[in-house]
Parts: sequence; structure tokens; C-alpha cells
Amino acid sequence: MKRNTWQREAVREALGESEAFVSAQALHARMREEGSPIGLATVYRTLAKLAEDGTADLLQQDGEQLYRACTPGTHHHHLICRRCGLTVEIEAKPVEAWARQVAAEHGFTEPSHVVDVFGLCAECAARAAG
Amino acid sequence: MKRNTWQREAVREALGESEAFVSAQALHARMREEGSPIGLATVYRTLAKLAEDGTADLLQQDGEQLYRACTPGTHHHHLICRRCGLTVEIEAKPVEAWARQVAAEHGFTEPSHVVDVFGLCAECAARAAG
DNA sequence: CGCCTTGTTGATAATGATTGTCAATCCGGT
DNA sequence: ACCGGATTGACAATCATTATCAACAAGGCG
Ligand SMILES: [Zn+2]
Ligand SMILES: [Zn+2]
Ligand SMILES: [Zn+2]
Ligand SMILES: [Zn+2]
Repeated sequence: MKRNTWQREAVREALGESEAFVSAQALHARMREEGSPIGLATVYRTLAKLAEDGTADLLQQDGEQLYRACTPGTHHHHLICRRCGLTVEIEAKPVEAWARQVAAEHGFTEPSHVVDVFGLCAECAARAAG
Repeated sequence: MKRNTWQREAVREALGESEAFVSAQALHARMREEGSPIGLATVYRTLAKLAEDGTADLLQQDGEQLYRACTPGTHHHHLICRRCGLTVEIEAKPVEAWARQVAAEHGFTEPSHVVDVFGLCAECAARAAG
């Protein structure tokens, strides 16, 4: 049976405050700074569950797992600023079809895919130029 | 100045023997089994360099870095069996353009992308069914 | 060929993220 | 309020990767 705890809700809320992907460590640190007594292991566990539920998105970077609150129930991808982490959810209609097709062409079944676009956001590009 | 060592060549060769992505740990273990006295740190260092050179491809999975020999000088992506690791290099022409476009639409510059397709290869699918 | 400079190696320690442990705690149905 | 089991959290344990640093060896030179 699944229970409702203030910890789960606290993680959900803290995650929602960030536009960018964050690590479990970073999220835990931020929550602590804001006075929450939540434990590190709980943050790890909760984020993993949220990702399973589809409530959060997971991104692997440099062997680190980064999470982000995402609009549930929708399949989408991300455009991420590699400098500041600013992230935008994007549709990838042409890619969905392409992925299915290329898998089928090679006799692969149950296809899934990982698609992320990185770049410099307008603000970071301006700052780098200035 | 860059020197030629038997270690570098040994890693290149061992990497080429595998159709699938392998971890530094796994590659080192395999090399040792085959009698090579190469050190673990060297395998890590060499794989990282090969990836920089574009001689090897890098894939992040479960917070693990996996490497694979790749045809140098070509931009391509991978279709990977999530059961046995069998990997096929694939072209993604439509995706290249799409990625550039979606980045531009949101004011992002210097776009790059991560695109991988996973699935069950024919052999693994058959084995799962039988 | 032998010497020297310096990039490279490898055993080991150190780091850092993540997971396991397990008793104490808390949720929620009765 | 009571009970059973899910959840928590401090801490230890694990796992991949990186840093150290003394010993080694590649290759240019005389
Ligand atoms: Zn930015
Ligand atoms: Zn998609
Ligand atoms: Zn397979
Ligand atoms: Zn591409």
C-alpha cells in the first residue's frame, strides 16, 4: 500500500521550483538550507519513484543522475542549456516515427529512445559574447 | 609529444573485438583474462582519450560510462539491444536537421544532441518468446 | 648505441555518488 | 486507540571513477 508522507510532497515541491535538472545531492542540500530536516536517502528514493511514475524526468550526465519535474502523461524531450541548465520541454514528432522505423528496419522490437538537445541559451550566449 | 605504447594499441584492439558497448572495468577484466598485464587506470585513461579523438563512442547508462569502437570521422548514432548489447551504427539524417531547427527556434546556439535507440534485437526477441 | 627528457604507466589511495541496512517512526484501515 | 506494514533516516557499504606519484620507457640526439 502506498502512503502519503510530507517527505514525498516536499520533494515534489522542491523539484518543481527548479527550471533545470538537479541532482539528488543538490536537491537535498537546497531543502536542508530551507529548513527541511529530510534525509538524503529519502530524497534519492523519492526521486527514483517519481521517475518511475513519470512525474519526473531523468537525465544522465557525466555519470550523474539529474531529475526534473515534468508535465506528467506526455511523452516529450528536452532542450537544455549546457551552461546554466535552463531546460525547455520539446516535441519531437519526426523523431518518434524515425526511431520506430529504424528499429523495425533492423529487426528490433519494443523500441524506445533517448533524445536530448543541448546548446547555449540566448542569455548564456549573450553573456559569453559580452 | 604523443608516444606509442603497446597499451594504447592493446586497448584499441580489445575494444574492437566487442560488438557491444563495454565499461572500462569490463574491458580491463577481459584483457586480464587474456593475459594482458595492463593496469586499470590505463584502460580508463586510454578509453577517455579514444573518445576525445573520436575513435570511440561513449554511452552513459545507469551512471556508467560505456565505450565502443566506432568508424572514425563519421557522425552517427546507435541502435542498441537492451538485452545483449548488440549495437548497430545508424544514420539519423532527419534528426540532425530537426535538432538544429528546434534549437534555433528557442534561441539556442551551438547545438549538439544525444540520440540513441534501444530495443530487443531479433535474436533476443526470439529467445524471450521461446 | 647509450643518455636524457618527459610522456606514460600502474598500484594504491582518495573521492563522490548511489545503495543497503535496520531499528525507529508514522500512515491509514479497523 | 491499535496494529501491521510501509517509510524514514543515520550510517555503513559499495561501486565507478579520478588523483597520486614513484618507477618506467619512447624517442630524439649525439
Ligand atoms: Zn543558459
Ligand atoms: Zn520521443
Ligand atoms: Zn539482443
Ligand atoms: Zn546526430
